[in-house]
Amino acid sequence: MPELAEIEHLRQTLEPHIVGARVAQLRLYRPDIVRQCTDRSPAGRIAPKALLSGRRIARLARHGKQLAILSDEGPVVCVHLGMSGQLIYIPRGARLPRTDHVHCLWRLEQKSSTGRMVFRDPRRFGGLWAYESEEALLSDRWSQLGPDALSVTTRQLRPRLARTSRSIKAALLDQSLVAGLGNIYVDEVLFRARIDPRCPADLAAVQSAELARSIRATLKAAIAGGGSTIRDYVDASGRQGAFTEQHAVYGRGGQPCVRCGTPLEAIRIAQRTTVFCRACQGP
DNA sequence: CGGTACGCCTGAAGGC
DNA sequence: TGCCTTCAGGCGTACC
Repeated sequence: MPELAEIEHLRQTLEPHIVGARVAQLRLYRPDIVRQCTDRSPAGRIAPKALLSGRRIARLARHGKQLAILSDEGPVVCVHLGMSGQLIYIPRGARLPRTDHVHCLWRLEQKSSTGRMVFRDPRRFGGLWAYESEEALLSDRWSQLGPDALSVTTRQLRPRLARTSRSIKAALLDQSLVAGLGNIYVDEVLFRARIDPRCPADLAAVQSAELARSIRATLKAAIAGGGSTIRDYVDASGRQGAFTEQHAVYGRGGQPCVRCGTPLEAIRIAQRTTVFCRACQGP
């Protein structure tokens, strides 16, 4: 369940290891983990086998929950971790803790060292996408995403929420409205903003301002805490996130509210377990 | 066309 | 102990 906070923390921990490295060898153990691009025209696509083979890695970019590995020469690999995906850097001589469900491996050469980067994903809800350029990615997959949640403003958020008849919980999970929130952080954000997850997404001005602030603040704190590990998430070095312990509501159904002590309610909204405080997040 | 339901997939956890 | 069922959920797709 890596969401924006986990991907951003991954980006920050992975970048120093791989930027400047050349992809000396690529092993694609499971070719079907390379997914079809939405744009079916051949122009923006490259062969799956060319996943940065021979390229020098220039930088890492992120939008919402998606990560992009960009090369100096232009080609780009977009990575989505889905539910259980991991992108791990293994320095020379080090061992990968688990080698099952490794779908892709990049052998990386630096001036002074070599290493490997692997994509593991037991559940295979994640995937890789190959593009010939950053522009091709931006006009294809990333064009379908709303503004990035880490910097989303009230001005961006309110009109988008006003266009739907769904609950606020369901709307915030929709990546085309705002990109980066999943089930964990939607619940955390709504608790912080004192908004009932069942209420219509068409919020009043004051509430949408508080919501935008809560989204940015919650994600910033989670990134600083190294993200949340529920089961599978680890950063580039294989370390688990420490923010899980700071969750106010997610995974705490039946337990007392940290603010008022009322037992937290666990219900289902839009097919997702939703935990909230009936007292604090009242109408 | 907006909204909802379901399937994909594995592993952990709980019941008997 | 071991087998079976249930649950977790991001997202694409089928369908109303």
